[in-house]
Amino acid sequence: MARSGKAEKTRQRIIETSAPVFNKQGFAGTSMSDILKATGLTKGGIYGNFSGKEELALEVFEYNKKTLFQGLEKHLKGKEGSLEKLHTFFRAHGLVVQQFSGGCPILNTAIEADDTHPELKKRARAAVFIWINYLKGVIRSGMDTGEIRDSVDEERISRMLISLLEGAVFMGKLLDKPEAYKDVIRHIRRIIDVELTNIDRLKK
Amino acid sequence: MARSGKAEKTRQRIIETSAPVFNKQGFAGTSMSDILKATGLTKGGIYGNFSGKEELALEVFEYNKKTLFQGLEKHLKGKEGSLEKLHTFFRAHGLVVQQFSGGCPILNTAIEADDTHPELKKRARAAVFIWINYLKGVIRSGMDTGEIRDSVDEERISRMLISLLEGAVFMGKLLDKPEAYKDVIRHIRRIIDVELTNIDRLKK
DNA sequence: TTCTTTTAAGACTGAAAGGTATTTTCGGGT
DNA sequence: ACCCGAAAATACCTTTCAGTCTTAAAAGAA
Repeated sequence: MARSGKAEKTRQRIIETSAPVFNKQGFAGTSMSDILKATGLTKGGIYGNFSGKEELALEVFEYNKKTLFQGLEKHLKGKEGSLEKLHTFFRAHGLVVQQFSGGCPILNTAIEADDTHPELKKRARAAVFIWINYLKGVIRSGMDTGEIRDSVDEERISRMLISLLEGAVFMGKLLDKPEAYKDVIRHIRRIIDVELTNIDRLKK
Repeated sequence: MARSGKAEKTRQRIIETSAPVFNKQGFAGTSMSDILKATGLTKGGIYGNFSGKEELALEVFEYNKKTLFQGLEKHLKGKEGSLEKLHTFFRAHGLVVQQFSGGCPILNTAIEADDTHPELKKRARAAVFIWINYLKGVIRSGMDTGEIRDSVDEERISRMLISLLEGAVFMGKLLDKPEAYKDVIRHIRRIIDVELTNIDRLKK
């Protein structure tokens, strides 16, 4: 058997070119003929590599998620302190999401899938939990090193920061006003500096 | 001519029963046969009262918006001070949105329509501007009476509060955790109390 | 080169989409 | 009771939907 890996390359190409289409138009709003147009392939090419729209959409979500996460990781790499990691996370998110035509795929997917597509909702949720848990971890280790106050509730604050972040993305896109986004991010920075940062440590 | 007003009643019934369907499934995700099922009517009943899906969806958006706004106004009615109005607004929003199956229609519409439906996006945007302008007005008159500090940038802070609010709605729904929502609302309250409230005034 | 297997093209399917045109039913006015 | 106009039912239309099946073209192995 050939196992040439050619199909695998095509499969990947399909995912990559479909990704922005799904992210802009949503699952229900994207037809397979949209995908044919975007990829330049025909039915045989698509259905030879995917069982159908469902499978493709899920793969596309995973791809978008991976791209987003890897983008964040790239920015985070090498960062040492907890506070630095937090600041980097929120700066990086904006930079990375900008690369997506159609805005943050986690937000888009979550809103559309919420009452219509349990599997996609589950995955969007899982992605958000990864972020929350990441932030929680960073905050905890910051508490260990003394960078971050012991008094903070890392679960609550992590959830809230993500919530602020996605609110910022929403507002920035809707109003087409980068300031709408930036103001919220600035607010997040202030929360980190004012409410998380251990003052004793700063003074030393 | 009969002018019986019967059609008008039917039209209204169609809008009301379609509203939750569109809010949950979105514009692209809702088919006319979904509407037939929900209303119990047949094509004749629908197309006799609406030119098509497009018109119906727009009317439904206006209806949802009206319901949401009137709900807020009801809570706001009789409230006097600026700070009280602000607090009421954010408390009321949660209560009113809870009544919508499918979550905040402004958020849902904005996200879906953003890259697909200019007219709906325009309207979602306009609705958000109404909120922002309302908050701005309240803050300004609070500055006049001395309730609110003169130093605040009412445009910026209004935009940000709405952004926080919608982020809270998003998070609450995605995680099915009311606390996720409540934490952000509590944070909004604190911003109002700590950053907007005029301290001089408080001390007197 | 030839043969085989993989991969994509393209014709085709049945169902569902949105919408129209015609017919039937209903309800008020005489 | 009858009629007429308004409103809803229903039969029908075209297009598009997701998906299948068969055929042709590539690619790899011999």
